[in-house]
Amino acid sequence: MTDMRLPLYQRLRDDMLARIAAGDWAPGTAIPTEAELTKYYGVAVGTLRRAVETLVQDGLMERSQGRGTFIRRPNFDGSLFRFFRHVDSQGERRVPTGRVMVRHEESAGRRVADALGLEEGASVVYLERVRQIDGQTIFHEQIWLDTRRFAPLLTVDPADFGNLLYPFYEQQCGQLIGAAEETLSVATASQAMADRLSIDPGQPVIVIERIAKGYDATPLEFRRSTGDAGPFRYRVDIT
Amino acid sequence: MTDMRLPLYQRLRDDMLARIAAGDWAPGTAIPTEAELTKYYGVAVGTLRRAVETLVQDGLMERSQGRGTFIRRPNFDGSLFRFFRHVDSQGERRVPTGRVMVRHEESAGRRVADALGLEEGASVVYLERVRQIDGQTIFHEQIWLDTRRFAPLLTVDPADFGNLLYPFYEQQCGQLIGAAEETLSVATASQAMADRLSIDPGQPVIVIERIAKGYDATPLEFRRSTGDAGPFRYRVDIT
DNA sequence: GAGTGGTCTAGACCACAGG
DNA sequence: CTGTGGTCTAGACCACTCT
Repeated sequence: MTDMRLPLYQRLRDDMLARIAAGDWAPGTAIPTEAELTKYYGVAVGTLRRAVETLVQDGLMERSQGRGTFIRRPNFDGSLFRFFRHVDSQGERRVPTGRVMVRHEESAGRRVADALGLEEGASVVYLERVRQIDGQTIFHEQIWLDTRRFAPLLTVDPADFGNLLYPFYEQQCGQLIGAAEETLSVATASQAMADRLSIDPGQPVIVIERIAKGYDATPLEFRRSTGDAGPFRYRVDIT
Repeated sequence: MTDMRLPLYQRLRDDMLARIAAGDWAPGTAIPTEAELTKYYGVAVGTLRRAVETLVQDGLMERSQGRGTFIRRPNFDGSLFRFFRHVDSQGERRVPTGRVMVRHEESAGRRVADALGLEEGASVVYLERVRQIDGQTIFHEQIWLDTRRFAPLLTVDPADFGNLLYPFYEQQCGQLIGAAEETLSVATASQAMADRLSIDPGQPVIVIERIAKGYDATPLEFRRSTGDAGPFRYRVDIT
């Protein structure tokens, strides 16, 4: 354990974080019990507890009384849902389908290279994807990935990409997405984008740029999603 | 103390919350020390601590080692700043000036009545306000307030409203704002709005609807702010 | 019933702010 | 120096889950 003069619970936290990043503790599985961990680390329960609490706070773990503490998988559908409220007649969430339309290799421009932490001109995998509900396109997505990590995607038939990409990355490329940061902005629809989204050119669209990262915070995917701004709604609490 | 079968630390939390709402503990001042509070409540420090932690978490208190624990004032400029990055050449935040242009009494429509928890047609104070940086209008604001609580505002010369409204509410009407919820959406500028914001009609605008509440969660103010969507940017972290 | 996390206590020692 | 919150411990008892 890195013995800086940090509080013990923070050093515990860092160590547990490293275990997740290293894959020792896999998403969806339970971590060892409090008794085991306190014994292993040689600390009191309260201290361990505090470390775990910060990880729960950050959304990396989930505790469940009587069952255990689990590594959480980030919920990206929830993200979409924070901004666009697509519900069916029963008020249940509707997750749009995803279909890859374009897939090729290209060289990274400035923006993409910056986002992925690569040199400009580095080889990247490019995907274009539409996300639909009831056959209607809700989002148009452009996706860039480092070819060195995601080369397997170049040999797969675009039609064979699953509905969800992140489990696919995990299976095909062994790349785990642990977190992401998204930046929203507003633009107006070009003719091409308007056609795709069935809106009028010049109408406002929401552009969501996402940098998805591994559990060790390495940027793995850069994604730009564009959708009609009409159904966009976002709620914030201020204190 | 309400002796439900809630955990002790939650009951402590509720009691402290009530003290803030009642004005026993004023924003900006320190609450009693841990020693006093544990004695008063008859609980262990750890338990009191946990209660305070949840309040810190919710942004209602701030702890400072060696100094004490303080009731926090909500920072609404920070809110604006989360969405629009107005900085000067040194990279410092620029808070727009505020000027009340219109002030009268009217009867609440559906939307306003709902937001403020009033009956439709109830009397409300209506304000129209522009917020500017370097003489340029950044936001146009419409504000509605329950006349029963904010009647003093009707007798003030609109020019005498201060740059900031919440301290003014506090001084003139004894109404303390403790929190708020904001909902963002996108619209297109009408001719009138475009003129006010110096943009072209039909260009996208961000509409921020805010319901500001007292420390006891009573809705006190309903505000609709409209600004150019061009400089809008919002960042979210997903886990 | 056995095992898990959830609540609560009592007290020690440390680090920082301010007179 | 005194008083504040920050860290850490050790252990008791409760509530829940699963078999």
